Amino acid sequence: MPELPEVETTARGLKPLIVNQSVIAVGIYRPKLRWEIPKHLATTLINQVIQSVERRAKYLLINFEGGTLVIHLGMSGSIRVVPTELPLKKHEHFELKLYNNTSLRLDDPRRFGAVLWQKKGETLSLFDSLGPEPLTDDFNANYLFQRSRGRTQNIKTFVMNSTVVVGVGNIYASESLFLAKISPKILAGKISLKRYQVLIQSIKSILSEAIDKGGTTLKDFSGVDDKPGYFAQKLSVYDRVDKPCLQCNGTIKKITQNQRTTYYCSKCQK
DNA sequence: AGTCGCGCCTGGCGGC
DNA sequence: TGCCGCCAGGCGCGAC
Repeated sequence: MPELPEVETTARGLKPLIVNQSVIAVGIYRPKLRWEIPKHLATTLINQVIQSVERRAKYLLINFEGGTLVIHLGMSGSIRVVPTELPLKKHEHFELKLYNNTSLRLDDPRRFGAVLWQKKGETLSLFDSLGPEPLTDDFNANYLFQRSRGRTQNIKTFVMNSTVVVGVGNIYASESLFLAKISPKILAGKISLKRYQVLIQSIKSILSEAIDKGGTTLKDFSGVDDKPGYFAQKLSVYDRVDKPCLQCNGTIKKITQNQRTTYYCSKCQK
């Protein structure tokens, strides 16, 4: 489900609720997510204080003195902070019980998410080949242009490649290409530096606005306070097949690329 | 190295 | 009402 704006929304929502709290118990109710949740967390985290909350790519990082709890929301994950006595929901697989009688709970029906532990001074291999954060200056037109030379992938698949840039998933890839007026079918290696300048600005502005709106809620996603994100109302093409284009008199089309659905306007995007 | 297709899961929806 | 096939916001892996 969640792309960068939804994970960022989760991280920002968590911060005031959990930083400086200590963990009094850990619940691992369904250990088999994408990978097995490390059993030792149930003892490792006891009495440890949460020092800070960050996001890298689509990973949520909860920092402790001895290391970092790394959480990925997969396709259907969401996190809430609730009173500890509240009954568990069907797909709440993991829980940090905090000193103030609240609990951080990971809800993930499809179980594509992950909860991992990264010891202080070590780096999990899943961070090894990640590209730059899209909202930093490292992500710029020259970089994308260089990285794309010789590539035969279509541009939509290319911007969703996390070794190229992190955080751009299926919704925001379609939306960014629409804003940039670039056809999702164009090969990444054939796009000019000038068009990459437009694309860079489009990705940055779409992601920034989505963060401002608290992310996109299609169905499951909600913030830590259980409130949905409001960017869904701003979507121009995603999930709008056969509906009128908001910029021209055409209609939105839907195609499959790399086993994912792409939405676009064939008149606006060339 | 780059690209492609598969598989991991559950739930909701449309069609019959 | 029920059953069935399809679809879904991600991503690592193996094969070429």
